[in-house]
Amino acid sequence: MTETHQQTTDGATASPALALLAGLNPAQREAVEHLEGPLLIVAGPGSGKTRVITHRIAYLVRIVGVSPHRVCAVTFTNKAAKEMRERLARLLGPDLSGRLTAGTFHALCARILRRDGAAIGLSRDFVIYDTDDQQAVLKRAFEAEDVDPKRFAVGAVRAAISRAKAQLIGVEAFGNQAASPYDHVVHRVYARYQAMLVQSQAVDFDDLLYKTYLLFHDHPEVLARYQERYLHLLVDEFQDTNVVQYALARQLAGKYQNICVVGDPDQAIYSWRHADVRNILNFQRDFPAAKTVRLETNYRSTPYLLQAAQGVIVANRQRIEKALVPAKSGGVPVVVTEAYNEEEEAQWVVREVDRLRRDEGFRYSDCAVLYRVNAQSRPFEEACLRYGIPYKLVGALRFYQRKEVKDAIAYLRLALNPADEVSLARVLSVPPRGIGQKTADELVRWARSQGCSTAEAIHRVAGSLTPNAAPYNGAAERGEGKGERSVDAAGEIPVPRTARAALARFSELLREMTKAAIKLTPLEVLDLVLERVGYKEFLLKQPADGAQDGEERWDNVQELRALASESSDLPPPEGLATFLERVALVSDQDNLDEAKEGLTLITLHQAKGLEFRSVFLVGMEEGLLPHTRSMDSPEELEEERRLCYVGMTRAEERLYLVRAFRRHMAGGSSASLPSRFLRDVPVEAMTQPGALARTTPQEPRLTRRERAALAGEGRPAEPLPDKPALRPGDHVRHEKFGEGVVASFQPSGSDHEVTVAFDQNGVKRLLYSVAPLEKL
DNA sequence: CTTGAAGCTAATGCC
DNA sequence: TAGCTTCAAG
Repeated sequence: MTETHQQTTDGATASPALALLAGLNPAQREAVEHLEGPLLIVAGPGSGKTRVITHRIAYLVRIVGVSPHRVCAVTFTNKAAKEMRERLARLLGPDLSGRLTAGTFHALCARILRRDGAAIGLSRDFVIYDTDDQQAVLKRAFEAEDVDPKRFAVGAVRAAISRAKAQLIGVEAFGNQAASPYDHVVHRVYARYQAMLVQSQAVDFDDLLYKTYLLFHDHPEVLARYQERYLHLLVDEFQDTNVVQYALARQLAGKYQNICVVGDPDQAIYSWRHADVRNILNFQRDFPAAKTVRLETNYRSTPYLLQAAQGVIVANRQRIEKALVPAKSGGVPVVVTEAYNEEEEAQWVVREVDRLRRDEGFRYSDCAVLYRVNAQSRPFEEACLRYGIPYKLVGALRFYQRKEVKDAIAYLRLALNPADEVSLARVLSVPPRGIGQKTADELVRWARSQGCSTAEAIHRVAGSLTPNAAPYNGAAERGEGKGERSVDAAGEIPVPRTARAALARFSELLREMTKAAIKLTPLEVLDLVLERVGYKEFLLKQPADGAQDGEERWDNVQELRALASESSDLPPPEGLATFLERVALVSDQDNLDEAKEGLTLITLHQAKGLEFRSVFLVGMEEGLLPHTRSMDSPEELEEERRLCYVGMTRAEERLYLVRAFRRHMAGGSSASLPSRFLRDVPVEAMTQPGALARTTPQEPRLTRRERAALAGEGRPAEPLPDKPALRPGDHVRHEKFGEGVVASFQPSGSDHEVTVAFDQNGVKRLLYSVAPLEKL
């Protein structure tokens, strides 16, 4: 099959091949046509990378005649994969493209482990633990190893373990090379942590990759099957792969060497996820036959924008020189401007977006606001609501991170895999059912001593109670006054009397769920659980803290139900497993709805790979970009610079670099300095400083009521007056009543009712928003 | 012993 | 701002 493509110059096959290559520049053409052996594509931003990859795949399938089944394209996000599939569907038709493998390393590995993980002792129903779950397991591991979480930060240890796995360092190897006392502690925790994962039949994100690597390493026959299956391997965003991902790619391509990697060292922004740019250098070492193609023409951005971006990136020392040759001409310079604070910044941007739409033929969806941290999105949301501009917020409060969503998912996981300790611990007391921390601790301890799961321990406790207890309605609880601990064959069960009935009920719930998991659809299981535990009632009586009230939380659960129903067409056990896997591997940016009309609000990291006619890069301040936490290491600073470069190069026609003079940090607001990256934008590439620098006067802040009204939800506005909240005891002055002392300050509808004892005029109740009160 | 509320502290990025 | 720990009440 590898030779057929040589015939494309023949008359019969030439025309489709030529049609496929038409419109590509020589470098792109070469990247598409060079099908034999390893290929490294070093590509700048906007160089038509995705086009090259999709055309290459189309070439393989249509011209060479490779079965799409045998092509595996690994991209960085599910979204990129989806985009690739859509492009391929257009090039190849849905039938052929539907059979291609295109996804993230994580998704690919999950599938492989689901299928062949048994070879390394993995249960088919393994759960995937996310970062929060890892943290929960680690806390327990700390406890079991008697490590003080105050002396050793759980997060830091998690990062160390994660890094180890990303670099193919297993527990044993870690122990062997542990140098410091700290390393030895981490080693102990690492070992315990892995044991706990095994117990829970769980793998974390890093394990997905690492265990697949081990599977291939220890079972050449399994690897051989996948080598035959994936004859052609493509890796996009190669600069962001880590050691284990690259190792996997090498394993898969080990036999046929048909590997094509595409990357841009200047866009490496994931070193904190252990990405290693050196993979690009190692590639040439590991595949000496590799051909290198450079794509340096930029089709995306106008010369002004490229000049500006280039000015920023060339200041990096650790860098492979690469040109950016603009294909476009004309355009307008970069606009650099300053606002007073983050609200004005948002307001200025949103007005400018509106102006672009009215005067210059842009649509809202042509524009994007890019920022360093998610917390920056809020003022922009508010400004959009105020000006009635539709917006698309990409993953600020990630849907799957919401408490209520995680709770519901934990129940589902537990239904499929009762050994899942993290999920069990999560739902044991949600909603509260009379089982508290003490009982939970005792159960876990006892389960460990018995060598069984906590769920099993609960069943045993419940079982030891049921003989003298009728179906859990009172009789049992009253009858067991004398002994304070129940006893079974294995010895003492240390369960406080108060929790026994609750445990029996919970045991019964677990059994029902397990039964449901094997014969019902994900949606049915979910509904059963929600109904059974009274989850809706639980949410609705939750206090509306901060921005979320019970209704909204329940809405989120409804959204999860909708997602569950999408996985409900598969036969029962697989349906639930598939759903849970999707939930674990999907990220919020994957459902960025391109069809929807609206301004995009997105982090710089998430913006990678996207493009917009107009980009507003906001928060161009020291401490944000570059971020404070990156400022003490030169390497991390260079990464911040690349991040800035990535942001700037998302723009096709307009680029705005915006900063706020003051910004709220921790409670208070403080002055900020302009980002050092601004200094590196060549003056010729920007509008004259000062021309647009003065911002519009600020309008009054939106009250909650206005916000709610603008959001069109009609839900009661939450109490957050623009004046500072009052507390009992505060001294105030009223225009008419004079001075007095605040007696109480309470929410009342959308407002606050404040009761004041005036020195001269007695006690008055006032509506806070309209009362001419001044705090003294 | 469990629960709910109040107070405190620390704050990127994401599969 | 939220997540956590501490504290007081049932």
